[in-house]
Amino acid sequence: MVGRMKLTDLNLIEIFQQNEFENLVTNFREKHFAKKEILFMEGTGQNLVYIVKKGKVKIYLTYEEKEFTLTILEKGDIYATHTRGFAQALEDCSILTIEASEFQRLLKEVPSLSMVMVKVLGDCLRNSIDIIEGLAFKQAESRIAEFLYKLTIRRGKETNSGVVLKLSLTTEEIAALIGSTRQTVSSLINGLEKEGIIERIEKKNILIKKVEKLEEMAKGMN
Amino acid sequence: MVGRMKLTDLNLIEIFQQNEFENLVTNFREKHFAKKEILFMEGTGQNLVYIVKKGKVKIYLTYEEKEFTLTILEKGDIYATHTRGFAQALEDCSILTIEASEFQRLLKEVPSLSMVMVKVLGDCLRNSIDIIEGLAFKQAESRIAEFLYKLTIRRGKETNSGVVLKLSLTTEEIAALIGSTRQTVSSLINGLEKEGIIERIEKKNILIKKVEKLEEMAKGMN
DNA sequence: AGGCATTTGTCGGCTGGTTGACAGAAAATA
DNA sequence: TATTTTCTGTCAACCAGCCGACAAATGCCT
Repeated sequence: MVGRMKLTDLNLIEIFQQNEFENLVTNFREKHFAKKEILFMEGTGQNLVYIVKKGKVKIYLTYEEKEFTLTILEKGDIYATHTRGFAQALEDCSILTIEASEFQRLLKEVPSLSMVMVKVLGDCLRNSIDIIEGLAFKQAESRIAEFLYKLTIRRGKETNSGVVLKLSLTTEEIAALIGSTRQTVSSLINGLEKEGIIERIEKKNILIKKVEKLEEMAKGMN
Repeated sequence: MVGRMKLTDLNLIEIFQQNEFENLVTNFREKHFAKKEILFMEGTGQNLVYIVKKGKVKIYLTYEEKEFTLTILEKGDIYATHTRGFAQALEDCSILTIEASEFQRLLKEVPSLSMVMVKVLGDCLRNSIDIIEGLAFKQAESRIAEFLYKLTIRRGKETNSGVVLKLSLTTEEIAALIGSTRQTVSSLINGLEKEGIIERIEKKNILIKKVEKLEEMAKGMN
């Protein structure tokens, strides 16, 4: 889902509805998780593959009360417990699961499925390298700008007053996504508002007033 | 090759020598690159897949004279130009290349090959998440400790005076691998020596005196 | 409406790490 | 061997961003 942190842009659910994959879904088991529930934790032996059917799931790393959000999965996204990270439901959700070993069997039986997987993993890899780039080279301000910019491109709604972005994340959640702290994000975002680049409007919505400016900042040339 | 930054631990060269892949190699073209030569740059349209047959290749990101090394490929490692990053030969090397489109054709024809690719990409992904974890949570000192620790485990040679590590990297190259600067790495490593954890012996070789201590520091609990 | 919990803004103080600069050591080259 | 290049160590100055703390604002529940 969320801007630069998106792990893949293939929608597995849609793919599975295609001709050749038609009865593939029958191999999966549907599970439901309530908001805030943990879907899986890193390092617990069980190897499962998850496909999000409904809802949002946060994939994150933790370390001594700190948290870094790798991505937020949405409908059609896939993740496997043996990759790395923890998963938590951000809202009530339905998940299709399958044993990793079983999934591997499917991979063997349906060659084109593993081509899909190659694509999925390639996307994941490219995106995680984007994250590395941000952390290694860019300042918090650029990372926020990049985060907002990508979200704007993907989700921004054109209105008569400008591009509006519905941002259903707390300051702290944004901090976890860009690898910073609540306080820093707070003042940086306020800074953007003072510069007239964005403007908060009612209820977690922000109006992006200067998209180009955001884009430029995202590149990190300060 | 290099500790934590290793992208994959499958040796493609060996795999290709197996029965079922026997004549796969014939699809590749062998190229040679001299030390310091650039194999490919990010964003140049051409899509190639590279397999290292001989030598070492640095995969890195750059940004305004800065550099971050994602990994150093060795014999049997694979990389694709469309993933991300630049590639430079660290020593003279032989590379097997193939057009990405051609490679995709092979993937279709040889299903078990794409299973190998799923494994390779999975490894890459897991490793890049390790890098993210280091950058997001750990201090430079822990990252160096981790770097040395992993290298010790993989490459350290037991001798009568302790575990010896041949480190053919400059301070600056280490800095690029852990995401820091020459100066910081220099003083941190000297610190490790003063604490009696490591000891430089002749010619880029270091003696690891307290492996457990390194391991502990690598976890980042300061 | 009232009360509790979560979220946000904003301070200073502190610090890890970068930057630049320079000298000495080591290695490569002639 | 001499000379140039690369590499290493070590300073002091500076700063982005973290941390803790507190107050205000907002949202949520009964």
